[in-house]
Amino acid sequence: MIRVALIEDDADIRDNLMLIIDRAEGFSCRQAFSDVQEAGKSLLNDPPDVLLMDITLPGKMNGIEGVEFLRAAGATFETIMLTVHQEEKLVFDALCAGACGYLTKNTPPNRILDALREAHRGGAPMSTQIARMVVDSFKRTPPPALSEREREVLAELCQGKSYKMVADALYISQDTVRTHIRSIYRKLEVNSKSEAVAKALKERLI
Amino acid sequence: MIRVALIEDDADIRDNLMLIIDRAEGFSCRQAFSDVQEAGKSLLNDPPDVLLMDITLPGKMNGIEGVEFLRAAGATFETIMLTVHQEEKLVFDALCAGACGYLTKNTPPNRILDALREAHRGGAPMSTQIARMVVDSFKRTPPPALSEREREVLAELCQGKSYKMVADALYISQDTVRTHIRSIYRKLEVNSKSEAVAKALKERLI
DNA sequence: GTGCGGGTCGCATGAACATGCGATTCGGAG
DNA sequence: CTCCGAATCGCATGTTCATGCGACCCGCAC
Repeated sequence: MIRVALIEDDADIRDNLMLIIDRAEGFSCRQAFSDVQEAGKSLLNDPPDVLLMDITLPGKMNGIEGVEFLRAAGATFETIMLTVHQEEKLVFDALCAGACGYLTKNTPPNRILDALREAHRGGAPMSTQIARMVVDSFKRTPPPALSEREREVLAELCQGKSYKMVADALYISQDTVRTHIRSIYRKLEVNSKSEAVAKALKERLI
Repeated sequence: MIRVALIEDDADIRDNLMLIIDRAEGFSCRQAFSDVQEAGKSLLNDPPDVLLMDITLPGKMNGIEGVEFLRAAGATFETIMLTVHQEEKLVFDALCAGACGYLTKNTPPNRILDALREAHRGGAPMSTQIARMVVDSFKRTPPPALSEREREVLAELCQGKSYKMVADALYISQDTVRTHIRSIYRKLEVNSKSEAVAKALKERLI
């Protein structure tokens, strides 16, 4: 039996979802709230297995802040965001905050039940466009023509190392490190260590 | 009709997959290879809709290098990795290289067909554990207690800016930037700009 | 009201870094 | 063969940064 809780401000949608889930085989849904504050204590005292939460909520906390808050307060249940929004930023913010799944509101009821099951057994349910968005965020841009050695040096820099530490790690002199870094700066079109590190990490060049 | 190609070195598995896919309603599978070199020309001349590729391949290129190579050569079809390996590093390397999906070899035939359909309509098919791995990689660690202003400064540093540029951007003096950065270093337990940037970007503190 | 942390600013010193101009060796492309 | 890029090293100069030691104001908690 998978125990589900809801946080959704639209009473119609909330009641509807509650009914659908509670009547489904293998599910129970006895907790439904319209905002995170109200939900907090109840969810922490009697934690569900999975929480289904809207992203746009009234009150001080939206859904994303909500996940963050609940997790900080010790919640260990899985949270799935359920929303009309498909903007990349919201998706990534939600996942960063700790949501394990992300569904759009046009998801048919049986898909929602599938998602609840999947979240409960440790998966990460999301609609196909969202999944693609997430996967695409990993895609590396065309290799920026750094030489093997330069990539090694850059990787060391991304560990936060100084010239001296890089030199020691690669068994070369600081002057050689300097030379490599010069080339890296030219190729990446930057002119400081932290700028290079920032670019390397953001564009996954390492 | 979804045209599928295979790259898989085990002849039994390859032939078996080819049969399963080619006989399935709505699919054709007429291209199957045992290594990337061999496959390259054929796949570029007569591109399939989806490529299903093993990750451990004989020859110079493994599956991950293979995706990279094919994409660099102009391939635009979707690639799904099919493998026994579930190590995080391989999964992320594959997605970074440009694979859109990732299945483990114990995936039953009908799930493979689902995955092919999903990839074809722009999704990102992967097994549940993999999806969770991917989603978890986004999770932010507990906010390390940086103040609002410190986060702002850190964010500027992550743009690769110098003290002076940060000062200008935030309308404060360089000395104040210095003070904030001092606090940031203390809280993040680092002692250089690039180390702070590296930590901030890796742990998604911004 | 006495702290304490955040935010603002200042100065001074030594270390780390950026950059310019060298050099040698080696392998591969033309 | 000759040129070029990659990799190694050196030196010198000026800039940026790290850090230590101050200061003041504010709001909030105790």
